[in-house]
Amino acid sequence: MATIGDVARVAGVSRSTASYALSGKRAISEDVRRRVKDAVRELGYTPNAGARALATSQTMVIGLLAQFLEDEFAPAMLQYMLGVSNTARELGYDILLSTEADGRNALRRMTDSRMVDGIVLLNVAEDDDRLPILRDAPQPGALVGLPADCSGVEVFDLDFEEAGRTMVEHLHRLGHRELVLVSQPEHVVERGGAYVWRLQNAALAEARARGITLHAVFGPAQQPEVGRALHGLLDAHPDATGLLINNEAAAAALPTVLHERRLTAPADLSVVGRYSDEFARTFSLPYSSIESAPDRLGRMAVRELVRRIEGQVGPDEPHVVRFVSPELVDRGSTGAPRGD
Amino acid sequence: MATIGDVARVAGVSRSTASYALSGKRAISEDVRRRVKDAVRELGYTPNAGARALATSQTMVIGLLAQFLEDEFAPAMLQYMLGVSNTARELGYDILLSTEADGRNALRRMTDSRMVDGIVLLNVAEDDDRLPILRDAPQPGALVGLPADCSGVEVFDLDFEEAGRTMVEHLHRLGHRELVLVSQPEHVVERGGAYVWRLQNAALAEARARGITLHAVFGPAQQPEVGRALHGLLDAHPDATGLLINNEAAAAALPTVLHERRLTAPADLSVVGRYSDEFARTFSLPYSSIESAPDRLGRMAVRELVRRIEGQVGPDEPHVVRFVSPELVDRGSTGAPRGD
DNA sequence: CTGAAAGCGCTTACAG
DNA sequence: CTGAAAGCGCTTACAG
Repeated sequence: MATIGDVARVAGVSRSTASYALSGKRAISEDVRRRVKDAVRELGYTPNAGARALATSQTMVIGLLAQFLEDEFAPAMLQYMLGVSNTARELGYDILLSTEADGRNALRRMTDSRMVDGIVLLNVAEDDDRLPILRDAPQPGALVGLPADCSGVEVFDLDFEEAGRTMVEHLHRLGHRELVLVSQPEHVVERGGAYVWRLQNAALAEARARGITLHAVFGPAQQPEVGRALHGLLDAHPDATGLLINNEAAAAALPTVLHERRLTAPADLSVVGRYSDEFARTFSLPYSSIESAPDRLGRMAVRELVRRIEGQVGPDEPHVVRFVSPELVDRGSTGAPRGD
Repeated sequence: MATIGDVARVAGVSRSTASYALSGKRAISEDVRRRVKDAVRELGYTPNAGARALATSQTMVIGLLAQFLEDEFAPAMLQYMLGVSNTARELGYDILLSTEADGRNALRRMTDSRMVDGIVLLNVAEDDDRLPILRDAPQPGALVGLPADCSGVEVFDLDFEEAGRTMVEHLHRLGHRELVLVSQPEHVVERGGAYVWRLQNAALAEARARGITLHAVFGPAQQPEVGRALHGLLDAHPDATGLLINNEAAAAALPTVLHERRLTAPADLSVVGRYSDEFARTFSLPYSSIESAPDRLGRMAVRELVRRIEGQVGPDEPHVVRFVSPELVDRGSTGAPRGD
C-alpha cells in the first residue's frame, strides 16, 4: 500500500510538502500541488487512518452504544441507530458499533484505547450505569434518553410529559371521558425506563385536571401475552372509548386484537399511539400517533457531539438538555366517542 | 492518558520489557511481571488502539456494510447485524458500521485507510457492485448472500432452492394440490436479489415434478399495497389451499388480511413463510416457516472471516461457499386442505 | 513556498 | 531474562 513517502518521492517533494499539499494547511505552489495530486492518483494513495489518528489524536470515529434489552422492541432501536450513523457519515465520521449486553465494558474499551472521538449512548436509563464511565472519559458524550443526572453530557429526548398531556388533551377535546393507557412492561420502568413514568404521570395529571378517567396499566412486551392483555383490558373497561398506547409491541398487536373483537377505529374506539412514523409504516399501523422522531433525535445527538469534538463549543460551556416536542401524526384513528 | 512509557517508568523497566510483560510474548521474571501489572493498575493504562494498529498492522476491527434498500424489510436486516456484531465481539473484534446507501464508498474508505482487518457484506446482490472493490482490497471479505461470482470471498447463505422445495413438498404431502407463492417485489429481483428467483424456481420445479399447481407472484413490500395484493391473490385463486410467503412485509400483513376474510390457518388455508424465528416473535406471526437463520449466518461469516484474518487458513486455500439447510419451524399453520 | 526533523504510542527484531 | 533502537505512517512546529 502506498504511503505519503511514496507520494512524496513520485511527486519529487518532501513528505511534509506532500502532506501539506493534501491538507491545504499551508500555501503550496500550483505546480507542486498538481504533481502531488497526480502522484496520489497514480499510486491510489489513501492516508492510513491509524497513523493519522496517532499523529493528530483524532480518529474521526464515533462510538455508538446500542443496547438490546430483553422485552424492548428491537426494531425501534434500529431507527435511532440509522439516524446516528447517517448523520455521522455526513459530518465525516465513521461509527464504531457496540451491541454488547455489557455496555460498560464496551464503553471503557472504546474510550480508554482512544478508538473514538466521542460517544453516543442509546436507550439511556434513569440511573444508567454507563454514565459514570462516560463522565470520566476524555471524550465527550451525547445521550438519547433522559437520565436522572445530566451533568457532563449532552442529552436529547422526546418530551414524554408533553406527549402524555397531548394524547389526553386530544381525546378529551373530541369528547372522550374514559380512557385506557397501555405502557411498557413494569420491569422496563424498574430497569430505569423513566420515560414510561414521565408519559404516564403527565397523562394521569392531565386527565385529573380535565376531570376525566384514565386507567393506566403496564402491558407485556411479548407475543402472545400482549394480545391477551389487550383483550383483558378492553373486557375490564367496557365503557372506555379511547386507547392510548405507549408500548410498541401492543401497538403492533392491536390490529389483530381489534379484528378479533370486530372493532373499528375510530368508530368503536379511538386510538393514539406513541411511536415513529417509520415504525408505523413498517408495521402497517393505521393509528394516529405521537411521532417519537428517532432519526431526528439521533441527528441532534450527533450534531451536538461533533460540535463538542471539534471544539466549536468550549469545554466550559454548559451542556445541552434538549427535548423534542411531540407531534401528533393524524392517521384518522380518533374521532368522537361511540354513542355520541 | 498513561502510555506504555509511563508504565515502564513506574515499574522501573524499559518500554520493551513493559510491552512484553503485557503481551507475554517472551519470558519475564515473576518480579518484573508483577511490577508492570501493578503499574498498569495504578495508572489505569490501556494501550492506544491506533498506535498498536500502526505497529502491528492489525486493527482488531471488522467492517460491517449493511444496506437498507428501499422496499426491503429493515427489521430483518437487524438480526444479521446482531449476529455479526456479537460474534465479532466474542472473538475480540469491534465493528465499524456503515449504513451508507453507497456501499462502494464506505467499503473503499474502510479498506484503503486500513481501518479494518476484514469486511462483512450484508444483503449481497447477484451482481453486487461492492464485490470488485472487495476483491481488490488487501483485507479478506465474507458475504451473507450469494453473488453470481463467488471468487475471492467467503460466502454464506440460506439454501433457498432447498427452501422452495421443502415448502412445496411439505404442503403436497399434506394433500394440497393448488398453491400460491408470494415473493418479494420484482424490482428487488431486478436489483439483484437472486434468492427470490432461487426459491421461486425451485418451488415451481418441485410443483411440476409432483404434478401440482403453483401460482407464483411478486408481491409489494409496502403497506397498504401488500395487504391489497394478498386480497387480490386470494380472490384470484379461490381453489388454492396453501399459501407460501417469501416476503416479510406480506407475512406481517397476513394476519390482518386473513381476519378480514374470516379465514383461519390451517382450517381454511395452510400457510408457510420464510423468515427468522426472531422475526416471527417480533411480529407475532403464527405461521410455520422456513427459518432463515440470520444470526447463524452472521456468526458463520464472522468466524470464517476471522480465521482468514488470523491466518489460520492460508491465502491460497480455497474460499468457502456454504449453504445453511432450511429448517421448517412448525407453528401449526399447516394441515390437510379444506374439504378433505 | 519548501524541507529536515521530531513526535504521536505502540511492537519487535537485535544485542547482550 | 532485559534494554536500546528502529520502525509503523502520519502531522506539524521549526528553519530557511
